[in-house]
Amino acid sequence: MHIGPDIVAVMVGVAVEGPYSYRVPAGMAVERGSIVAVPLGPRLLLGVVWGPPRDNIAHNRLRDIAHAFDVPPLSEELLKLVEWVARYTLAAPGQVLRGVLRSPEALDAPRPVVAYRRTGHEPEKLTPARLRVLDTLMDDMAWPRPALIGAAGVSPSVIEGLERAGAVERLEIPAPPVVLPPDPNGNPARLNAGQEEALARIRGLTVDAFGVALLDGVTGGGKTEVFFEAVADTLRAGRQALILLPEIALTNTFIDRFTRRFGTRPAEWHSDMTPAQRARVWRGVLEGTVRAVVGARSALFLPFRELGLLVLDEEHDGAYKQSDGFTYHARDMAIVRASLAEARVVLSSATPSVESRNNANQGRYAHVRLESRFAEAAMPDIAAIDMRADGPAKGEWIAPVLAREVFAALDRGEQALLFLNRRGYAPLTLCRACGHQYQCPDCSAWMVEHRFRGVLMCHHCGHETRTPKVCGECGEAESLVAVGPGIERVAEEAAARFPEARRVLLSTDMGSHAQLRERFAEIERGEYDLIIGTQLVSKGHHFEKLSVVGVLDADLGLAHGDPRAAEKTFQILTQVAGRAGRASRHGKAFLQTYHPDHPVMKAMVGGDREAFYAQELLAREAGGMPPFGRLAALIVSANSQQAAMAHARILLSAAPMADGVRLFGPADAPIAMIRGRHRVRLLAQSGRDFDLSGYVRFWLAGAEKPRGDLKVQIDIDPMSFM
DNA sequence: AGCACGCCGACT
DNA sequence: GTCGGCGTGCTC
Repeated sequence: MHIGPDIVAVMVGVAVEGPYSYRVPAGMAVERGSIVAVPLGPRLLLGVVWGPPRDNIAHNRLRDIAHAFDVPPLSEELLKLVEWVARYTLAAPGQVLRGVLRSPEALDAPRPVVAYRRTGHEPEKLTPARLRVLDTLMDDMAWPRPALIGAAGVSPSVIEGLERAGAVERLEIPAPPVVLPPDPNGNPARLNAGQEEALARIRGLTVDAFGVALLDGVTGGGKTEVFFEAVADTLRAGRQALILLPEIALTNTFIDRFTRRFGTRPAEWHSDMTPAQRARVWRGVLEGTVRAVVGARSALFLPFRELGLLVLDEEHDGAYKQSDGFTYHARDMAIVRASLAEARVVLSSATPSVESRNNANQGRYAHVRLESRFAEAAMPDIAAIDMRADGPAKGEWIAPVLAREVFAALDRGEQALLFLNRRGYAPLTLCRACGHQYQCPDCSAWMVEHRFRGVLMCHHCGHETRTPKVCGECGEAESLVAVGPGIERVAEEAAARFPEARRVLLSTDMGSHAQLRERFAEIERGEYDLIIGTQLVSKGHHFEKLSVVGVLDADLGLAHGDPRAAEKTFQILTQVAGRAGRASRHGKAFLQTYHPDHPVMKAMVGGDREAFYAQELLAREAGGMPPFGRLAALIVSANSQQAAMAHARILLSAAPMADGVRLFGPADAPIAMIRGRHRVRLLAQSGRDFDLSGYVRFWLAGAEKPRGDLKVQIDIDPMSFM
């Protein structure tokens, strides 16, 4: 297909406002969606043909498309997604397109595989190594070089010797697909009645039409088996499936489960992959040889052409909202993509986001509850420990009640978990002599002591100094004290209290992904009795022998004036407590709190999540907060607080009047300085049915542009107020 | 995103 | 007097 006459609009992968026009040279055929290389200034860049030219650029300025790649065009649905996301998040479309064209290597012709085959000639010299090679090749098949080396147990030079002797011949065979097609009929799990019913409801969404199901059920209730069957349906219908996970790097177990169900590994997409691996997956997705992908957030922008199902596992997880050059929420954009692709979405969670619960309540999503027969076993008994009355002695962090329960679990030969969502040894270092508090020079944050590494560290910018011996302010020796607990300090206390227990400390500071994976494997094999960890331990792993969980500071997430504080706290407490709910053990979880009467704590202790959602929805509605209202944040930053504040005031005064929009600020952001940049925040709030993104777009278009070191970041639907 | 063009401080 | 600092603006 050829769009005539011979000028087309090409979206280039740079942050420009819109597509540029290019000439299509004679003999080149392109259509909307074609991936091309175009000259821009002195460089050659990747771009995508967007359609007929939009602007009227002088013909003598037009340049030729340099090259059209021999791959299928991007789907109409994906092009529309790029435009939609750019418009909504106020990013340049070219910048969003960069998220699609993430694997330039994928566009090169795939490299053929070098293989060897027997010729039938006997070599003059027949060494044992040569014999092993020829034995391996007895089947007269062409063996890929690495496979042959492995199977025969020889070095490459043996094969080269045989080639020179004419005993084997070298061939080039096309590269095999990056993964084998998953078999929808592989090994389906036997579903229980509740799972069958849940699956039936998901199947009730029309295939080939947009629809969203919220799969809402306790951890361990079997949600994965249910959405795997929805994936199987999609594959049978000849469409592609995408499963998004929040933190794929640490989830071997998920890949293993997929492999068992579908008889082959899924294609993966995440940041730990090499460019070559990415290229093969990206191209396979575009060409349709890859039918199912398990990936992180950015997999949302893979070039599927037949996408039929998107699954978001742990849909409530904050990792879905991040900045990959532009700031987007993968859950919300997944729903946009599905509606453009006429595909189905399954949102899966034990603790759904308040947004998704509301959409389910309103009937916009099918609310598929998975009430497991084992539901009671799946959540432990939860008790609050009132820190005001039953707290630990000064300088300790583990309350006596909790310590007794940990001892009891260890006595029974079971595992216990101590959870504190705070890295390092102590969040604050203070001089007793002069009162000096160690602060990051570039951020408005305390320096966190990491005692094992002997450093003070800023968690916002990574700034580090050796832990001082004398006060840097007054010079007093032996006067510095660690204030408050971090996970390392808890580990220290645990070592003193439970010296017999085999202990392991887990936080992102404790090693590489590979090392952490190894720790988790050791825990699952039962090599530790006492696990001490941060948020890391709350995600996706199940520890068979774990029966007691202690949350040392259940209030931690409630501290900030964040609109989602209660929701986030409820989610993490439920997840952590749920670690103790496995198998037939009498799991118990303890929440150390100064606010045992807080609605979140009451809902946890009462096991009444419905009460939590009901109360939280009421509170959000009363405050006009999402999902009943919309928010957009503008963070103005500069090297000086005055400059940031002055520009924020200019922006505020340029804000158009609009019914139903309320503006707040400017005010210093909760973290007023990061990396030496002062941050001032403006907040816009509107009703649910107002196009707040459009309002901000209009606002900024008419406002003074930031110059010099000023920068304005826009966050539509902010998830936190940092 | 790069890269070139432009106007103000320390040097052969 | 120049070399170069990076702030600003352009690329079909």
